[in-house]
Amino acid sequence: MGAEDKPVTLREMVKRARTTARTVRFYEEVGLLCPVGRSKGGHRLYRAADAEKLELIAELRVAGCSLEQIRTLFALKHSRRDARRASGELQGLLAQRIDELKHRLSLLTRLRDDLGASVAVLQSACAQCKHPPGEELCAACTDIDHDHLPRSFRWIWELI
Amino acid sequence: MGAEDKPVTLREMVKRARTTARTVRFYEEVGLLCPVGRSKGGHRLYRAADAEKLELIAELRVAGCSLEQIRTLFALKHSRRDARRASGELQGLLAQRIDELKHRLSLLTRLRDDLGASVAVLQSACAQCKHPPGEELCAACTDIDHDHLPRSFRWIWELI
DNA sequence: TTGCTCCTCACGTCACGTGAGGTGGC
DNA sequence: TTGCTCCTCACGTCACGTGAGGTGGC
Repeated sequence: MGAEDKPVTLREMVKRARTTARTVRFYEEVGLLCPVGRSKGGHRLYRAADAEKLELIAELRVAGCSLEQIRTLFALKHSRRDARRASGELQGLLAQRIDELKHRLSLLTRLRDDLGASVAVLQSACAQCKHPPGEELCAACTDIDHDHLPRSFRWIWELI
Repeated sequence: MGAEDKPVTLREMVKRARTTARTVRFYEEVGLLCPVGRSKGGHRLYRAADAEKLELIAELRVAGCSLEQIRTLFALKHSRRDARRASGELQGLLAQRIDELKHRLSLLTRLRDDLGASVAVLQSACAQCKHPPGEELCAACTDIDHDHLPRSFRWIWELI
């Protein structure tokens, strides 16, 4: 199962999960991820599989989960007497997280498209502009279609 | 243009952008979003269009941008002498943000699928389980396909 | 008039970042 | 041996949250 694999150093953990050493130590402080032991020199050693757990935690964080929410997820099974009830509650929790993920995904998708549309306007109109960047000049510019500008462009290019 | 629309209260700003009053005041502290004035009682008043700017800021934050990055975006046009150069630099900045957004989108998509697969396992196998939630019992469970479990399930259900 | 919201400090919190001074490991 | 990384405090930082005590506005 990987439990007997040879232990892995903090450095390798950090590399695989794309976090920092401080973050891993902090997760240990709050009880999320503990090393299996230490080297003779006092360096932390982890199970090889723990890199995957760290990665999961890091991804849940990027997804907007708090450490408290993550701890709740990991603690749920252990905190219930029977598997049926634990399973039901966990399904509920996961459904909430998934719902938030879906909302976040649609928001990020819209934002990506909006920023992309701004780049397109900059490339097609502003890249050849010979004028200094002034509010009145840009507001009167005939190279851009003022009625169909992406939201991000309007605010960043000060057209509002 | 919306600049002459009747001013809008903090309450309406917060509602439209789904943030908090504290957050709006904080953005004012750091110079990101200033009211056009105050009511006779001292309450903040904003241009109607500013709700959209607040929404953009809030979305950029959800997307992982720091306030410093957001400030840089909004300040770029004003900080360059000619529009061509400002346009070029802004294209670069936006391209970076878009790239990060794409990475984040793929991460969140994978995570959503992983969590969804965990819910599916819980529904198909654990929901009918009569046993207490123990590590040995679950590790020996014949209702789940141990070779194809989603990563999140393995860690949350303590199968590693 | 009653409530709910807004106002301004100001301290608290979450999730780490960042030196300071010392040791480990290839 | 030289560097780079790790170790443990411990204080700093970012982006707000949360009362405390007082006023505004429908």
